[in-house]
Amino acid sequence: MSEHTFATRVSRWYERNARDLPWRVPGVGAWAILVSEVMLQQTPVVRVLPAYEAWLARWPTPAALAADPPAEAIRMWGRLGYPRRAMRLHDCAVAIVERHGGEVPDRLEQLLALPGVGTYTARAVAAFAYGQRHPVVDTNVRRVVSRAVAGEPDAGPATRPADLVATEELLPAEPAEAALASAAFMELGAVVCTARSPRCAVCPVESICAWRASGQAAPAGPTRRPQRYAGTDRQVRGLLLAVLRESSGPVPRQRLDQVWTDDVQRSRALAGLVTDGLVEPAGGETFRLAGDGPAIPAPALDA
DNA sequence: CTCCGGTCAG
DNA sequence: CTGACTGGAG
Repeated sequence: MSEHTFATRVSRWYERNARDLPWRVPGVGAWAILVSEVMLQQTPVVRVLPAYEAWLARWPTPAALAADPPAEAIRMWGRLGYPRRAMRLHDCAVAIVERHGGEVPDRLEQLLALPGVGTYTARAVAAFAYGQRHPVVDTNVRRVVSRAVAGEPDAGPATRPADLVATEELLPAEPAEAALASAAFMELGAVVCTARSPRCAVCPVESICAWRASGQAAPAGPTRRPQRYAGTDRQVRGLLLAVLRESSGPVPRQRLDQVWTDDVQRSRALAGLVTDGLVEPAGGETFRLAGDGPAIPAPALDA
């Protein structure tokens, strides 16, 4: 298969079929791109849209977010899920201000060093915000490349170096064209080459897809190891955080005790939130979101 | 490798 | 009811 043909076909398809998403509007800054990418980690586009708009309206720059306490970021995150991302995005804003004068860095190395920015997000920002030529490999791209090139119906659970190499080989030489192709690969995986029910009939590379050529059936088992939610610490963390999010300032432990009956699990979940930096003890058997309200006053000394 | 939210289509 | 969703970090 010709790499050139593959990227060209998918890019041309993308130009005609791309969803109209706010972070794809020409001229959006690197900060907006970064915010969108972090929100989109493990979260579907349709749920990110409103949160993205609200977030950027309130914090249009890294400096604006860095100036507010983490508690505000956690609240604004709402029910997007994985609230540690809100914490890390706040930490990331602080790091951008401290290390890069408030400007999102454009070098891959510097991006990777930021909190909450990993292999995928760093390359996404470098490519989509700065037009650089990097393989941008998320779960969609892994699946598309795995099918089209290797002929495998499913990719592995995580991005490996080999995935980056395989994807890089499909990219056009011109940086701008490569960035466009990366967005196109992702869109193809999100809309056409989906995990369970691929729409091969409308796929622009159906005729040169190794998986189709192999005649293999659709993937059998789950793409990812099943994750339980009900009854897990994650659910309890979510319940605890919901109470803290809706309160202003410290919350008595007694109120947190009401969200879950199992003392052991509830305590473990709360301790985990503290360890992650999302929650902090506020004295007198109370807890609050990180940095919510005034600093903890030092114990008053008896005169 | 495991943990980490929350929602929704099938 | 399960699987999937533009991953990252310990």
